[in-house]
Amino acid sequence: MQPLTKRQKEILDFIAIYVNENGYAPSYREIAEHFGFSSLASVADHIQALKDKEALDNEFNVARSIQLTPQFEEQTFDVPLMGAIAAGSPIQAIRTRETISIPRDMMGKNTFALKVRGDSMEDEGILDGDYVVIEKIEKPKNGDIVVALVDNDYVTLKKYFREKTGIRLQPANSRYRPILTKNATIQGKVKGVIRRFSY
Amino acid sequence: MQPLTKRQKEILDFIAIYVNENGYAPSYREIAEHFGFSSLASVADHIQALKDKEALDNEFNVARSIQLTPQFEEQTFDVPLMGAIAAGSPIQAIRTRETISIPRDMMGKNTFALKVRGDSMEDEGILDGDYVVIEKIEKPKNGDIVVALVDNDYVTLKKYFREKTGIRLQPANSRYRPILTKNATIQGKVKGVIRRFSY
DNA sequence: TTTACATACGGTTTTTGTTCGGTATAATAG
DNA sequence: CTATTATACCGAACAAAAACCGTATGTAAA
Repeated sequence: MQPLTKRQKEILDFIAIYVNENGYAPSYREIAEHFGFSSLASVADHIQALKDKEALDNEFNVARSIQLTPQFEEQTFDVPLMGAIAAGSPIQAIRTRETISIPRDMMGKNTFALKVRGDSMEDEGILDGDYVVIEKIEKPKNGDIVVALVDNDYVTLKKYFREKTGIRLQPANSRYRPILTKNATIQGKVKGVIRRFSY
Repeated sequence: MQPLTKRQKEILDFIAIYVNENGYAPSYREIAEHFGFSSLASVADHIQALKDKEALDNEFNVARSIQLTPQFEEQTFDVPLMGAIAAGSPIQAIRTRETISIPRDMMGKNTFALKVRGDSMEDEGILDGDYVVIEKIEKPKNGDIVVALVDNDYVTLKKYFREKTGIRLQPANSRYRPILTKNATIQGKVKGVIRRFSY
């Protein structure tokens, strides 16, 4: 399995995400638009390179016929690990340069991972040391587990409830009290949880 | 499984939803109306294209006879899912044809995934509906979470402890009692947990 | 025999992939 | 050092497939 260049991996990931989200492959023009190419030839070049490296395949002159090869289909994504997130008493998120691989079907636009610190979500089965996969959104639904920036000060992982008086951020642990605030910025919602057992 | 175009996927989705809601397939006219086609030929073209791609099938000259093919009926993920596993009162593991994708670093030789049923491991943050990634091993260490076949009868997910009198399979939920047995075959140990949030 | 349906043929328009002939840059082999 | 190759991009023209149209015909069942 030949290694891909950085750009080729970006193109491949874009295609994979697009297929995942839409159920069909992107057109060359859509790929060009996404990457800011002014020429379709650039897309064609990359597609050809990826075909040479057996990362994908398509049919001649058939619209939206790109398919990932099985070897690459089964691969996971590397998403940025943005830092640790407090699930107990709120602490500042820590930036890191690590990445973590997640299942392809958890991947979408604006997805990243956070490592959980604390035990405030343990009744939802999110434990200290787990990784949560986050999708950046601003408008969560009631009951979503969200990453919230409170008072422009600290970041925390809680269940989200919109109420008359403001926002209630509810821990899933009876030992903690909810946070009631009007000043919370939602940074994303939890799409998945990943736990690793190391022996 | 040939990829569909955008339009073809829209048509297929419409048919699938229609069948789901009504119990029978839409007529060509209903499809045309829904998409604003002025010609039935357009519908016929799409039906033919979808038949060519084996996304659906119908009987010649039979009204509302469109049927989705099994492959498109249920969309699959990346990696095989071997069955469901009881984490509550032990029940037989159920074989399925589903698949699931898992992070690369959880993957190894003899690795598969199981869907968790029951709540006996909830104190370990393994909840009903979660997927556990299992590595086939026969000799676990004390404290490992294992998949065990007990008395050649049922399969269950428990914490493993070797004791003088035999094997203790310990649930992580105070409402359940441990299983004490000499007759347990370990099928593997848990390498990871994956949870999906669907909204 | 009417109604509701599917199918067929010969078109046009829009979307999409393909190709040719380029530029620029960086890494690599001779 | 130079020649070569791989990568990454451009602009424009082109050709095929996909999507759609109107109209006509055929089938099955009430």
